[in-house]
Amino acid sequence: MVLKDSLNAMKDMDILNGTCEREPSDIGETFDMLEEIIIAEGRRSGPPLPGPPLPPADLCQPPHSHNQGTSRQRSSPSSHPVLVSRGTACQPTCTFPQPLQQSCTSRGMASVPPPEGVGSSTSCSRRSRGASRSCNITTSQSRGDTEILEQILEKPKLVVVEEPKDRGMRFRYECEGRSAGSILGVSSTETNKTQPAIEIQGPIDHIKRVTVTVSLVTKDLPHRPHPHCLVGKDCPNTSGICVVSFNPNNNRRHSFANLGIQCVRRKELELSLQKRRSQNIDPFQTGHSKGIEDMDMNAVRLCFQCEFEWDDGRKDSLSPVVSNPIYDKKATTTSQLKISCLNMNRGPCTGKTEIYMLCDKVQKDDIEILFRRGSWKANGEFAQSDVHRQIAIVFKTPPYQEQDITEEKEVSVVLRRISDQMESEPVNFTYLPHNPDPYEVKRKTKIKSNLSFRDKLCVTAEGAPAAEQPFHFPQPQTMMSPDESLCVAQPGSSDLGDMGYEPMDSNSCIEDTALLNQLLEIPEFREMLTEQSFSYSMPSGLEQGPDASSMFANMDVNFNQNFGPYTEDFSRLNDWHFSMLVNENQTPQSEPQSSPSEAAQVKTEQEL
DNA sequence: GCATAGTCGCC
DNA sequence: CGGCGACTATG
Repeated sequence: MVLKDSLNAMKDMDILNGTCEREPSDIGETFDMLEEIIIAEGRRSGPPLPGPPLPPADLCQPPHSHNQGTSRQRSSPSSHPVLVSRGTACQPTCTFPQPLQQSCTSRGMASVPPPEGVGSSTSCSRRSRGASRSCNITTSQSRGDTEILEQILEKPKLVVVEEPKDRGMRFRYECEGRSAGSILGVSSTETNKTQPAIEIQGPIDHIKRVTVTVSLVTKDLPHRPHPHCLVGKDCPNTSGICVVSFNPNNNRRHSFANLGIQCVRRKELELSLQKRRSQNIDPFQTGHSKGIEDMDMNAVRLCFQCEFEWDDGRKDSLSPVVSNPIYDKKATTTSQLKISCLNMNRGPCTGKTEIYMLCDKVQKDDIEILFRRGSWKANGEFAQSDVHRQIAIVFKTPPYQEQDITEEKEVSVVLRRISDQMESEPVNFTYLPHNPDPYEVKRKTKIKSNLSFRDKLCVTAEGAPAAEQPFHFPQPQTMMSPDESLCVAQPGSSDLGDMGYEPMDSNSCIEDTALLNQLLEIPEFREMLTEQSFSYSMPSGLEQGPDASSMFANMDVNFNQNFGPYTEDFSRLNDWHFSMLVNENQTPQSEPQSSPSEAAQVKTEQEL
């Protein structure tokens, strides 16, 4: 049944008629299945051919499956894997059945009769390969699935039992004058470190010794030799490859304890490839392929070539096996995404709440912010210009799926890289039920009627609570009341708490701040702030400067005219603005923020 | 001006 | 060491 399914799948994917040029990850599983079928077929073939010490596996070697979940849409078209150029010319290196025969030995396999049409086939065009496979599969089915499966199980096989950890390690340059560290295993933890490991599975009774050569190959197909080098234990000086030898009867498994990746500079790329060629390392016989320029320097795979020696001295080898990709931690294109914090984690279900997110380096053209709860999801809204120096994003919350919620709804927010769909760890965001008077228009009208503008400012400047009130950036278009916008962050709610605004401790304070925020929505006022390098603590600025109140008095602006939603373009904010924002959030409330020297410390984005 | 590549040096 | 941030160079 499985075979039939996979056959159908292959038909669907045009593998069988030789027109498949898809991303390999999409078809990896099918290829795996194919591989096994072909191996099974190969085992039926006649006497084994003597293989070279590290036999060139053929170009037609089915790619190993790397179940990465999703394809990487961003990989450049030129790097898209195409196993063999379709059509006319037969590539001399491609000899489909041969390696399979090489992998076979007289031992335990000779009894298997040669398969129809396999042993004699030396054709290597994409098409004939497909045809050949198609034929084999058909006959395989007639023989019965179980028989084949049994034979698959009998065959010695190199399996990656512990994949390398794909992220978290920097590739080191030689100039960094250090060991390149050790690649860990995927299941490695702080307390229990593991290493990448392989295992020789299947019948090994008569195997005296296996020699495994590890080299780096490109992530994408065809897996070409990669210019980066393996360094560490078992990696002979400057060879860039790792060679280990062991008797599988003692231990089928071998862990690679000290394998580091040393990257070469672009200048030395060609040189390094030459070196690899001179070492006869080209596991997939890709030859001197073109397109080295766009080779992905931030991702590699380990490639294991296994040669074994039988009791009688005969040597044999297996097709190369590759690991999952390993990504350079330093490359933003592939690094782990991380949200450091949001400046607020609550907002109205109507959305449009402007939020500042600090995050690890992202690429502005390849990142999205995803809000999710259950089956609902929506994107945070921002433009590329809202991504600040790769480490901060100003965005607006999407409206929640329901607008008539009566209680708070917690959703998760993640950063997602568009190209590979990689996601960060989630942080929480809480949607609040709709507020019938979001702008508190009624309340503000009341305030205005009760107090003159000037009077109110004086109150503010003199009010003790206000002196501790941090500078508050305007939240234009927010649907929250000022109270909410200032008090959203709840202490202890995930890791956002420490970035949020502290709760107010008095109502008068809130009203003062509301006024300030309204002031800050006046462009002229904001300009003044920038030009005069105001202390980030607004009210303290008022206290310090005798000019401050007169400044407000001289502002010839109509409060009501200027009050209202407008679109804030984050790119207009300069670095100083941003630092101000960030440092405000990092400053504990308990510390008085009235000292000018403290204000002066908060200057540059370096502190981000 | 911005992002990436390559280096340097602190903790 | 080794992990990391930050600096300088380059494109």
